[in-house]
Amino acid sequence: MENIRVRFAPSPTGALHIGGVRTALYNYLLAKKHNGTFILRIEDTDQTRFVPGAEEYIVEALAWCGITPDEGPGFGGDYGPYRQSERKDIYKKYALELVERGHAYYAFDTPEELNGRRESEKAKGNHNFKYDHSVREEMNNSLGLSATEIQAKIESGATYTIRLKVPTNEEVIISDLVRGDVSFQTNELDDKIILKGDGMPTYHLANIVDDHLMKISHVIRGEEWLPSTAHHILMYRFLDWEATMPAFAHLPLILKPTGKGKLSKRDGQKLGMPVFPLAWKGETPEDSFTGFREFGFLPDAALNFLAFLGWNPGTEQEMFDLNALIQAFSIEQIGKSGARFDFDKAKWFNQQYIIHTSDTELVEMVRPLIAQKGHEPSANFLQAFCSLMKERTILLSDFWDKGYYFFEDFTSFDEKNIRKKWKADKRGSFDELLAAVENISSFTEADIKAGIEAFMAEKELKYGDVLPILRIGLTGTLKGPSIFDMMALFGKEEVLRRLRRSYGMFDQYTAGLA
RNA sequence: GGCCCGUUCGUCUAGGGGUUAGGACGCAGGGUUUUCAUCUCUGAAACACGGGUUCGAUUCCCGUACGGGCUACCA
Repeated sequence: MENIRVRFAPSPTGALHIGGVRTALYNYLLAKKHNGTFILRIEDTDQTRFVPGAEEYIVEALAWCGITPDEGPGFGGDYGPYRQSERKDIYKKYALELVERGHAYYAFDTPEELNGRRESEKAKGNHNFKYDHSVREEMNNSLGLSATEIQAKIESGATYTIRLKVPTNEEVIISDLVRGDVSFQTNELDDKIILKGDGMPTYHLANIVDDHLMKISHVIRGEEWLPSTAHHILMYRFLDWEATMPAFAHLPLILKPTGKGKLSKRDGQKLGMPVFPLAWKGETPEDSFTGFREFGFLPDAALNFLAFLGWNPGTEQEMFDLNALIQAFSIEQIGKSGARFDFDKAKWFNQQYIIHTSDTELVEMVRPLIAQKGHEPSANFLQAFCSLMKERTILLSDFWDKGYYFFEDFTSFDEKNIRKKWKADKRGSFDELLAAVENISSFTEADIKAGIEAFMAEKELKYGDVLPILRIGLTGTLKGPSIFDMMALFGKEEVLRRLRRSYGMFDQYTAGLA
């Protein structure tokens, strides 16, 4: 393939949800795979839905993913501006050209009139009133008017839209790269508004004009656009652009984890998981959402997971970082059916990525989380901590949640096991254990292990008699990394301090039980 | 309702006229480990249904069911 130019064209109406990220990713992968160009275009033609900060959010989300647009607002490029609101005049010119060519017309029907018509049709039992070839002659538009009449009407200040005049009795075939040929009968198609009353284009017009002008080679977008693609093809044809029309690939949707329908904003809050790349702070708590980043995901893990929702490499390999995805990607391998969002799988990917991230890289990701809790350990300590904990974490946040005791004294401990093991008849041996630890001169992992084992041999004790007490005494929990590694990391003084403190807690706790 | 798209284990999927229908997540059990986790082994688990076409259909065709999308002066 040559001269691949693709675009990701989100509307800045709020946080970019995860389905949008996947669309951006597929576009990006195709571009990079073929040395092409990835363009970011902001589709802000609906002034009523514009949300401040949304464009910045989109850019930041892409950046977090490691996706950098080659062209776009703030990224340069020869085909700008890349915000549709800044291209208003361009669209109007082509809308008028379509009118001149007889493929579009002025429509003066007000929204109120249209709604009224819909209502009255509904009353008659017709639930799908369409502004199409069957009714356009009777509507309030320029079709029966002479040029001077139209001119007069417009000059008198009547607001108008421009509608596409869809031809009758034709078949439009879309050659979709994912779905094959899909055909539509033009008689089923409505006369879509292409230029709104405020002079702004609708998606349909803006989209094809920009894709043409920006020399887009492939349109990769969500399945929800498939039905209107017939209108798009008609417009390419009417403008004589059909020869250079982009190829289409309509992506299957991402579905709810359970139940019906496509994944929505609400699903995240409902199921306690992110459905956005980054957190979004809206006007209200209901409009505020957490993100994959804030949840403790690594970008590559989130991307790997996302890429596999509707695409697969055709091999049994599953781990693909962004570069590997670029190498492996092809449109042919995109699936046709909707994919459910499986958060367990997402977490598994993250765990794998954490395990395979080097300790030094992990240190930089974990340090802010620990700092947030008020601790600033040395780089060496942090690195050892990451090394010991990374096989036990799923999310980045687990480093703290499951390993906080590396940095501060535990306040609650495994009471069940203390009740079971902190027995009066054994109490003496626990003090002997403490003494034995104190007597270990070289506090390395190997020497600690040797020292403890010598103690056990002398007292005829087993691991099970000694280690659980040591572990809970040190960390409060029975879960965690190698106890000897942790002791070596903490150092002798700290180990003794912790044990003495814990012994006191355990004595007090068991005394309280009696 | 109309138009369009889809349907392989619970989930993500591979495969494709003749296969023990493969992998991954999750789940269950075993091994390794002082614990947890990692790792590893094993197991349960799927071609929506009905008709064709064919020597043979999970695979091709047609229906049905189910799911999804669209049906705005939103994208």
